Amino acid sequence: MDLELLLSLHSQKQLFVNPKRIRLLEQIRAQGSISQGARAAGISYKSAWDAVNDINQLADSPVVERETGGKGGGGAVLTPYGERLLKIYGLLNQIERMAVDALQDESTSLDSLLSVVARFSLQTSARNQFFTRVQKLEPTHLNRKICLQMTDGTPLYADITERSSHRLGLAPGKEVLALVKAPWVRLVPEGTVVNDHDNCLPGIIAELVPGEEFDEYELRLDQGEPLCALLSKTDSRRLKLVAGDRVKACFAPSQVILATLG
Amino acid sequence: MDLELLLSLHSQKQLFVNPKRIRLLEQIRAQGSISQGARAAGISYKSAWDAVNDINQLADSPVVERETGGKGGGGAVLTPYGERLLKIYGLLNQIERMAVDALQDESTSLDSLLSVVARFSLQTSARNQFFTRVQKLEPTHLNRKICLQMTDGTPLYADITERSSHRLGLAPGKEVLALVKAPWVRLVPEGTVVNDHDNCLPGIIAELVPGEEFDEYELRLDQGEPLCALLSKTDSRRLKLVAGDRVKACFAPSQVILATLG
DNA sequence: ACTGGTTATATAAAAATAGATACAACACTG
DNA sequence: CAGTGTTGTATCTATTTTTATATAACCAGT
Repeated sequence: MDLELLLSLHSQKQLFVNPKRIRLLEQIRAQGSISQGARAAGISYKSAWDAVNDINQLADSPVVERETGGKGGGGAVLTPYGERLLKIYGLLNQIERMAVDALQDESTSLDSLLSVVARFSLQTSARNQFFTRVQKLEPTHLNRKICLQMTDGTPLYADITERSSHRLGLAPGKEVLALVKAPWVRLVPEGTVVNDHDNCLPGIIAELVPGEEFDEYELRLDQGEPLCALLSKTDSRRLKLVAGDRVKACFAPSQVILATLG
Repeated sequence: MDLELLLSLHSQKQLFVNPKRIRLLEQIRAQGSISQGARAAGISYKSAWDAVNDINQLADSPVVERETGGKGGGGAVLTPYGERLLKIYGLLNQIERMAVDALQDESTSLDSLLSVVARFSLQTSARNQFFTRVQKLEPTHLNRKICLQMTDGTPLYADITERSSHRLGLAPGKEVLALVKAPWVRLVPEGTVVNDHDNCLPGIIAELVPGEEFDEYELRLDQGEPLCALLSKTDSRRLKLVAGDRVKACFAPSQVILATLG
């Protein structure tokens, strides 16, 4: 649909910057004066001057430094604060652009801000990522065992340092993205008894992609979500698994990385 | 400075939605008609009707369904597409707020979009995160060894599946965030010979925080960046390290998680 | 002292935007 | 079949924003 986005920043119910003013500021930086900047930006001198005046008055530190008289009649230059403003505006534009692009994709679910941001911003190499909510924090002195709840209620455990837990602001009910690297997932046949403080998610093998050193297993967990495991050739051969087999996917809580919104 | 951000979306050089129109759409949804929605939003019927017409014509699928005559004289309701539009706009607003907050913080470096997004969006429980650039990809069939370059040039290796590498669009020169959990970092005295395909970063112990089961070590790497390691009590005792000692911090490439911009 | 190109300010004209009002067409209801 | 509260148009007016134009103050350089 080819959307163009225009960002306006307001302060105290008054226009601070919009794309037009940003263009003006850029031209002022390039030309060294308001009058020539206005001409280059294609607006009248009065509008330009009014705009610069408004901006300087609204900002808590002036954005353009003006001089009357002198060599060449005077001039105007951006302050470092003004330079930063331009940079920030550019970055905001890029961020919004990414967000708009991601959101225009019909397939993006809009349920939670976390899921959207996870989709549009940072992509991680961790193949498995689960949307969860914190259920309980079990404190120990320097380490914490976090009990998470997956969308269908299945529990998932993560070992996080106390400091990280605090830094992320973890508290019961908070939305958390749990990341697990595929090579750290082990597969065991259904019914096997496993180390009981590991995470164990039952599922069925959907696809098996053999490789040179590793075999890649695509599971469909009972709860519906997909999971990817990477087994070494020797482990893989020993298990003799084929597509359609039921298995349990196990990984240590210490291998889980949590991500939340800043 | 208390900035308010107003987002307008344009299409084909024409206004598509802005905050005013969004408010109108919300009121139309609430009231069930354009006329009452206009009154509730505090704008004239003509402006409202014009706005709705523009929006419907610009969007590639109608946003409000209108009916003339009938029970109650007719009415207007949002289409599912319209509902989605409102939701998207709401999410964009939330993203904006986070971005503006992050960018207003003087301490945020504005060098790269990656660093900004990493700061404002997803916070991970991985204590160690390094900004790097991809230097080389060493392909194997299903696994890839990625050679990264830290800001000062120090190499860093990561093991990533071929598919993840492709998904992240890794290529030489690309900016990448490398995440490493503190419990997976081992410390060895300087001079010790280590497994040569592990990552080994030399540094100095800045702080030691003892805990019940684990001791937390804060290092300052020679290249300047901080690093956090979490050693079990037994390992910690065996090493007899104190603040000020020089050590090497080692971790397996397979323990590195990479993150890039979507 | 004069010049040049600028900032700073005021005022009037023009243009774009929003509002007020009026009214035909519509289709369901009682 | 008239009543009702809409949508859909048209026209005119009011408001706001932008442009155009004019002019005073400024000050280094000539």
